[in-house]
Amino acid sequence: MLFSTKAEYGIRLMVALGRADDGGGPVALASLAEAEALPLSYLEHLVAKLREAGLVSSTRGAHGGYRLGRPSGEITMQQVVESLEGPITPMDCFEQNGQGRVLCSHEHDADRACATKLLWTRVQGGITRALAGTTLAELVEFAERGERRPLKTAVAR
Amino acid sequence: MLFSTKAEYGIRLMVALGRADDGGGPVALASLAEAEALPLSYLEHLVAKLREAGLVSSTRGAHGGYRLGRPSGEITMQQVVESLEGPITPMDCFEQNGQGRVLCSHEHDADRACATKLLWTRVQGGITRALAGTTLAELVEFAERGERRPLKTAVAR
DNA sequence: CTAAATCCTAGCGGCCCGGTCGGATTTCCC
DNA sequence: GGGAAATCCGACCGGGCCGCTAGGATTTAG
Repeated sequence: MLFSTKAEYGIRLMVALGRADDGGGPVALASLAEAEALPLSYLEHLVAKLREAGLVSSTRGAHGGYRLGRPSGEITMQQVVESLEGPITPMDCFEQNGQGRVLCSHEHDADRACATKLLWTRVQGGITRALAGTTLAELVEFAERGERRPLKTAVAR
Repeated sequence: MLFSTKAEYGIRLMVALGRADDGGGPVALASLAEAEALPLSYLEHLVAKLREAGLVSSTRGAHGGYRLGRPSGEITMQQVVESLEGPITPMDCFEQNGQGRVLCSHEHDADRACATKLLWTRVQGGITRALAGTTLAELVEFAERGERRPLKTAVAR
């Protein structure tokens, strides 16, 4: 209920891109869509936002495709999720304008702080800490490790 | 974008109830609605869920109203939010069945872990840690500090 | 020139959210 | 007993976002 599939699909897309990032040519979106079993025409919209955020770069035309915009170790999940879903806030009325100021919609009467602000601040801290502290490189490595499991299961348990 | 106003309104309702919990009579929902400037008929639906969860108790009839179901120090925000919004998951495909097992919808091919699972686990940890670590008593105190305007109970007139 | 790919815009059904409404029921007070 | 005050209950409803599709325009390698 927190994030939509935009974040899910986008992250899986980025992980797949990171795994294919062997310095070779760009990867066509169609092959990623097939590998992840996701609708191609929907991914097009998502990858557009990732490109606007500079997280991926594209080359058009035949034999074109996408690459990572920068090394996977310099891409945080906060950047990925925010580029797809917009700013991460626990509540609609909870926005940061400029420097960390937070305000609720019903705070129209000046500086009377509503009690929920304390809670939302903590929740947002927990979320952003998890998102900013996880890099794409980490997830790529995690996926690489998991991909070898078919061999393990073949050996039986 | 994380929680809806159900959580927001519900928490403010609980805080208002906690502030009025001076051992006197129950508090009518109408007075809470007016104090918080929230629609009464909408709060009725929310307080119903809080009652089912045992977080508030009600007395019907004239001069009736609501009280806290137990001391504010024993009510965590996780309980409040979950009773209103359902189980807290960062992603729809992310559910805990029974003992901490998590699974994604696209994990149909056995135990191949998807890369996002690592991230969602961290995010959920951050959220639940913030929610479970914040008690109603804490928010009530926070509210009292900001503004000490007592709320009348039914019997007090 | 053609095929392959990215890019762009529009649309659409379904679900939940926020809120309203009307009433049924319970209980206190006179 | 008869209001009046309050909780309860279920149905409804407009709007917005989500997930996805469709159709084309544009760019580029071979």
